[in-house]
Amino acid sequence: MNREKRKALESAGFRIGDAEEFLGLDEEERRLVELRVSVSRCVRRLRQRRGLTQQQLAAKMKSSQSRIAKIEAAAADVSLDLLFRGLFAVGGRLGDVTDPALRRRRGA
Amino acid sequence: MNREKRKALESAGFRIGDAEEFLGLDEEERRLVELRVSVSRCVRRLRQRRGLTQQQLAAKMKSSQSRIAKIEAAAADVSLDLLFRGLFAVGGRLGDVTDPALRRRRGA
DNA sequence: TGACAGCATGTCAGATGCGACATATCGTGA
DNA sequence: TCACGATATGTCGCATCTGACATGCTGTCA
Repeated sequence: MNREKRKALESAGFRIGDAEEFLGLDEEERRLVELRVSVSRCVRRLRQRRGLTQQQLAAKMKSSQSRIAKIEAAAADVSLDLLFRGLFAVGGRLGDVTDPALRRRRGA
Repeated sequence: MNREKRKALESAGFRIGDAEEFLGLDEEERRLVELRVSVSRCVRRLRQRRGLTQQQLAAKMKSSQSRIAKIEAAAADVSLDLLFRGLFAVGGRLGDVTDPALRRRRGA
């Protein structure tokens, strides 16, 4: 209801308390999206590096090829849970996910 | 269906292909749980550091106090999405989550 | 002792995510 | 051109997650 509520309020041009609350929410949302994209890229990168097809990775995760495609597209109907599941399934670690906020060093 | 299917198979003492597939799954599951716990701890730590109550954090996230309690308990019915939402809401970053696999440096 | 603030636990109906499947698109070798 | 393997997209019914709310537990201040 989070997203919906906010969208409803925003589209109505609503003002609650201070505007910073809204900005804060957008910021959090942005970071979440960044994280999703980072993880999804990481999954694709590692999967390809290992020479696995989406089908094979799907089997490994006991999921389906279409889900993998959606993971790698960071599709809206894919949760962070599934994204990280994918990451771990291709042998990735948390450290393999480049923190967009901290972007230092780390080739690729 | 993932968890359920596997549990069903395991409790039946089923053997499919090679056992490593099962071990692999357990390993992934373990990492996922570790991640959940790491993030949840991080949320509590940062929330307290900022002197926020669960109630206040809940308001910030447009969620409820009970959800925050569950986040910080890494309860089973809380998703990684919500955990990270909480992390970002308390101003945390991905780098604030100590990677259990990489545990280096980092005081606290 | 009571009152109160903060955190934990349980339940619900509705929203969201899931695997599965069908099907479409793309790339590439014959 | 066709065939085919890989990836993408859309939909479905069912499972899980969500916010909200009620309620319980614990500490603390008077």
